[in-house]
Amino acid sequence: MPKVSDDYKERKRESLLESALKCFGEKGFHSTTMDDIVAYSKTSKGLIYNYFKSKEELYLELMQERTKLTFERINEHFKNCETATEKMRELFKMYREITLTEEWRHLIRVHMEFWINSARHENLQNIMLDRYKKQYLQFMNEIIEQGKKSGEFKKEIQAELVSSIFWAYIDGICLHYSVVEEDELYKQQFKQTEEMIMNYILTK
Amino acid sequence: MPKVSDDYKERKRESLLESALKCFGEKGFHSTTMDDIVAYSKTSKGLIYNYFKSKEELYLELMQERTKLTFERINEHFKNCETATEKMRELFKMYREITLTEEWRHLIRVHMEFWINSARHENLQNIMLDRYKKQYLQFMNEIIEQGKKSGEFKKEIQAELVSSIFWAYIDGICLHYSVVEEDELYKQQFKQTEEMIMNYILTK
Amino acid sequence: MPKVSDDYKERKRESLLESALKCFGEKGFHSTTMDDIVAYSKTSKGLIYNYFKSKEELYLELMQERTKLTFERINEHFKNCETATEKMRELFKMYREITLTEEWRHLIRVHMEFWINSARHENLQNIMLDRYKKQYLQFMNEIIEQGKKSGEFKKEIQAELVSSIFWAYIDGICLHYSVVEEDELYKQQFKQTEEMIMNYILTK
Amino acid sequence: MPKVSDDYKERKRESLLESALKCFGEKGFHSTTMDDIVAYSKTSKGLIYNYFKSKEELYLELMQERTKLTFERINEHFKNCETATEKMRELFKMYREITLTEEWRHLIRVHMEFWINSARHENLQNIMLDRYKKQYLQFMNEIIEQGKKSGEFKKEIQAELVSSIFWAYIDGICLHYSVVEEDELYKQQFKQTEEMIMNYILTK
DNA sequence: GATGAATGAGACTTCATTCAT
DNA sequence: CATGAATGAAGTCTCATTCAT
Repeated sequence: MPKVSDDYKERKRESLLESALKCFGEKGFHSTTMDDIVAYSKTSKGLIYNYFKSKEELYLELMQERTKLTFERINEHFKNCETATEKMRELFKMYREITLTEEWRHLIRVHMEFWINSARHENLQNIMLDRYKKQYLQFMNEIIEQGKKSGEFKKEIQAELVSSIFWAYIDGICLHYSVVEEDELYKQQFKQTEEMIMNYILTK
Repeated sequence: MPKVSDDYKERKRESLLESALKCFGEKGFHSTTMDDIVAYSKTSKGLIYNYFKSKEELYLELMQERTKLTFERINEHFKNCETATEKMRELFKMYREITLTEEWRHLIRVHMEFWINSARHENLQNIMLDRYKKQYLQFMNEIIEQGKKSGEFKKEIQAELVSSIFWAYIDGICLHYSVVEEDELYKQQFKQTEEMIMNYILTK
Repeated sequence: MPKVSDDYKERKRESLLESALKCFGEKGFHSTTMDDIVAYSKTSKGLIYNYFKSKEELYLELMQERTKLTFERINEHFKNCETATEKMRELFKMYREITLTEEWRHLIRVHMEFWINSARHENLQNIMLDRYKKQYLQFMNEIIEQGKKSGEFKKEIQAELVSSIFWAYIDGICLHYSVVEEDELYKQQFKQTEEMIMNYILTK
Repeated sequence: MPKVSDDYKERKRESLLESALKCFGEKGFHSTTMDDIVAYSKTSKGLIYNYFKSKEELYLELMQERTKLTFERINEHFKNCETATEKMRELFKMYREITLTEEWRHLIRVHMEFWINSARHENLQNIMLDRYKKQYLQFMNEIIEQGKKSGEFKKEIQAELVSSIFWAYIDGICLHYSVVEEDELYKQQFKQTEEMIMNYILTK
């Protein structure tokens, strides 16, 4: 666990995680070797084991970091959002405005791969489900409930259902466009998804 | 004599593919060893190489087989469907009625994993994209166009956009429920997705 | 051992040996698989084991056959040779007139490879040395002795020494030109070797 | 620290090459396994791949090393030789005085085997031919030309022809005595070869 | 702390040989 | 007899992890 007391160590750790992400993005978790990460991060094989006790753990910590960053980024964007509607619109906007770079595609694949891998290891699965429910779903739930309370959203919608629909669509679209390279279609699809969902939840 | 009927060989091949699917489903492609497949299929290590020249090729042929089966199954269900609306409804019904067994989850993971892996190997990516566009998108396109022609669906909708939305949502939902074990939510989510999409395309 | 009684079997055996020779020539003994030979001879894997009980044995029998053929060929050429000098000259002529085809190079390599391999297996080594001494050396010895007796060759030369020099030079040159593709140099070298050796043994 | 001196690594490399040579000598290239080499060199299976990226490459580098050593040894012997005649005599002496140990026989077989194997792989063949022509032939050519210039050797002899004859005879004799265990005959044969060749080139 | 040489289990693949048909 | 599917031992090579310096 990062000790902020030692700034140097923390920066080293970040740098290792970043290198790992880069490598996993390019070759996938299994095909990435510790040597790849070492080469990319310009450190030594031994050092990496001072920070993470195994490749598995490095993977897990990386993904935890990424989730944290995702929400930090979202919250950053939410600074000027008050209403639930504003938040929803801003969220869609964030995704809609993504440019489909090779780097982005790599990132998505790492996430998706992790999601699938996690399903195969009981301990990982629990971590993942917990994260999904406590963070992703919960996050969206709160927005929905806020919207329901304020009268922006229909009273009769089930927050949980909408939340899970939201993330499923997001992931479905990202999954597709992590392979398909069609920027324009991606944007239209997101626009359409936004309309469908907003239409479904807004009180007229 | 071991000069054996084509039928016998075909059945052997199927059995190997099935074993591979089982193993890939349980442990993922990379973590599955040829020994796993051999053990599962109760043959010998050498034999598998009489049928497939590498683990890679086995993987590819397996996925090709699965795609073929998917469409065979869909077409089977479509036997009594005339109108585009019937077809769309039937398609949703097929997915909606799936029971989320462990086996199904394995299957989905294999598909998703393949989709992601394929993105990392140029030759596989071409095969995948081709399959996606020529089969999945094309298949849906035809239904949409039929519906537009017959007046069932709105004239102004873009077939291609709807098709890609359709498959993205399907994949997104399947991806989620290949990890999340909540049958009820899955069904509701599918119902809702059906409404949204049908609402979007139906005239009136 | 070939039973001439069954002509068919004998021809089959020859065909297998020939195929083996072809394959060994192209890829070398170790890199040639039984499948290669089977493919080349258009028979079946099982059949080959009816004729030779192992790859080793096939190899050995092939080389035995080749030695036999070599001497048959030499004797064929010797039909009209009476004197020792004529025989020596004819022998040199045979080698000198060889055209350095790819096929010839293959053949030489097989022989050389066998010679080296044999040194590494006691039983083979005995067979090889026996063959070398009883056939190659003995053959040359007899010519030399004939020449000495008839006064063609110097009385003081040691037949055994000349014989072993003769075959060493032959093998050395063949070895080189099984790799080096220079027809002209080969011929000159043989001419020169002939002169040196004849000069050494002829009585003026 | 295992960050180790270049010298250490070089010695390790030499030791691996030496082990490989020993094993190739005993069993031949194809029959030698990496495990054999590892066992002989008392290291671990993985380590060898830190130094050579494949068995093939190890082989090639070994042979390159050996050629280098051969010429270093020859040049060592040449320190006190001025005239072309002295050099030729010294060269013959070197070969003549070799004692036909089992080790020497192994060494020769490795060289001969490599020569033959190389003929079967285009890239190796080019390396071999280049080495043969640029080093072996060239080396001898220079001596001959020196001798012609100084008047020791006949003006009319073709340096290239003599050179290739020289090496062919050397190789032929070595090849034979890598199998035939007759020290005495070997020496006589070399003596005789020396006389023949010197007789051929010396200006009386 | 940092380094990277060393380890060795285990992966994929090949192939001589067998044997049921 | 002939066939070629089946076998499995054994080969090459990889790579996460350790540890002496």
